[in-house]
Amino acid sequence: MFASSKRPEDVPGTAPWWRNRYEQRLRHRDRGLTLERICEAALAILDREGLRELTMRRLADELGTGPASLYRHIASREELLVELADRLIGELPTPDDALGWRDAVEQLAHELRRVLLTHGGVVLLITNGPLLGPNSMRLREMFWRVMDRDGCEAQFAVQTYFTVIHFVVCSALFGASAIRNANATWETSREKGSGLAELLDVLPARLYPTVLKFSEYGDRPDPEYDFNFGLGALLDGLENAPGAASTAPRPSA
Amino acid sequence: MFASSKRPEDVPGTAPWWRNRYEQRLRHRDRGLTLERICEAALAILDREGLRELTMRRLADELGTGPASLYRHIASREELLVELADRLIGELPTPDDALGWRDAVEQLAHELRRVLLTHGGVVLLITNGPLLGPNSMRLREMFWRVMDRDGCEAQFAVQTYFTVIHFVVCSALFGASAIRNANATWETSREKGSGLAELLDVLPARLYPTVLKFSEYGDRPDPEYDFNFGLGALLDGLENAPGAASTAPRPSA
DNA sequence: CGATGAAGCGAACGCTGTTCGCTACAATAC
DNA sequence: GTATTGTAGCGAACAGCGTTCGCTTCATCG
Repeated sequence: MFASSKRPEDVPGTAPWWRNRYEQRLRHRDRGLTLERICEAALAILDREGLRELTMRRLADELGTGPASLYRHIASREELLVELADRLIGELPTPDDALGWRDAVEQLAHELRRVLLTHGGVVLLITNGPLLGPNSMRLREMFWRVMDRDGCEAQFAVQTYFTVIHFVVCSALFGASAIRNANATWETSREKGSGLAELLDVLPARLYPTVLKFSEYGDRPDPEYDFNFGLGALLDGLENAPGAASTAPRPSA
Repeated sequence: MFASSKRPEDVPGTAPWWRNRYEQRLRHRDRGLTLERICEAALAILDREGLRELTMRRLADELGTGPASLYRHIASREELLVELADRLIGELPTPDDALGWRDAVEQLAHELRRVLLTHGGVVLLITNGPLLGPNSMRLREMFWRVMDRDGCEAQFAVQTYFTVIHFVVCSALFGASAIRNANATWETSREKGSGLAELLDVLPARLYPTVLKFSEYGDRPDPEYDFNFGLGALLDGLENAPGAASTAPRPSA
């Protein structure tokens, strides 16, 4: 980050006391502030420190400028977040063309989950809007194209899209919050054990007998397995719904 | 230090497993400010004006006091939100005892969805924590009790719980944001049409042929139907997963 | 060479959640 | 009865937030 600025005194961060006003004025024109650079820096902060730390001032600091400068490129913080969400969706690869619709959908679901969990802080952004950006549209297109190709009915494909996307996003949402809580940056000593295990020790057995009975499975040690379980069940159900094309025979092989 | 006449659960410092919320008593100077009243006022604001408007000052105003006074009863805004989320879950009725596990689960899912959509602003709160409050535990208990009664395996019941809850919450999440956007308080004239219909008019047909082809189903006119569709498919899949008890014969009839 | 217009940005505005430390008073102790 | 103590209520302030106003600077163009 300190690497290749255009001038040696062009060090971002705290302004050195020796830099006089004239030099400052010279500098301000060749900043090269672009939407691209802003989004990159924002994503970096988001991944490193989470959504709460992504403030306009912090972002401006990262770019070596003031908060007001950002507003020449973005309308508001909210709009920036929408832009970031769509950019992340753009990271999704197109599904393998040799796959039937069920496997392709499964692959898309896994990829979406991976992206959302990689950039944990971003999951909440996804839920803000109805996912209408260009990359979100590309996801729809990929999703529906493979279903259309394999003969699924339009309405079925549309509903499958929303059902699966909802499932994946929410799974990632809870997964991300679980990770966040596990890291316990959030007031480390708040209750010492925010996990279920500590809670079970003091749970009134008279009120919650079944919770206690099932407690050995209750702390969800393997979210990956649980995700596969839920997604599998969901796709099993969808596969047999009216409007679905058969998945057993490959359409072009 | 603490007189023996006090009730045993009255001991501060060592919080019971959830929190010191059984204080119905009017001990010291009773200016009328209680956790109960604070939560009521907060929920009123939340339902009327949304999460963003639920600020400590606004809440204090509603109660005819200053913001600092609230902190005698709650530790922070975040903790208040967790409390509110749990209270809403407490509104869920116990499922009809005559129902088999699948129907009971379906009923719970519908009730949860109803509560979440009724208090639209609260959905985001649900995703903050792992749902460990007393009422959330009660939901778990209700959920698992009926599945245990009907012979489902423990691990299956646990995974079914998380899968269904995730599905419902996320569905409500998108539903609530859709409602919020439809109300369009959010900068009414921002893009004139935030809906999909207006977007389709300008969508490049070369890039998104299938989206356009499916567009007549793409604007989701009936979220209720879509919810039923997704939930039905999910439960169909779960019903046939290993560990599930049969739902065809009623266990006690 | 003067005009134009946009990028950069210092300074400020009106918010926010939260804390400090005081006042007033109920409950207890003597 | 009086003194002590603990605490609910709260005025005032703090640090930080997103955002806006209006200025400076300078590449571009005629």
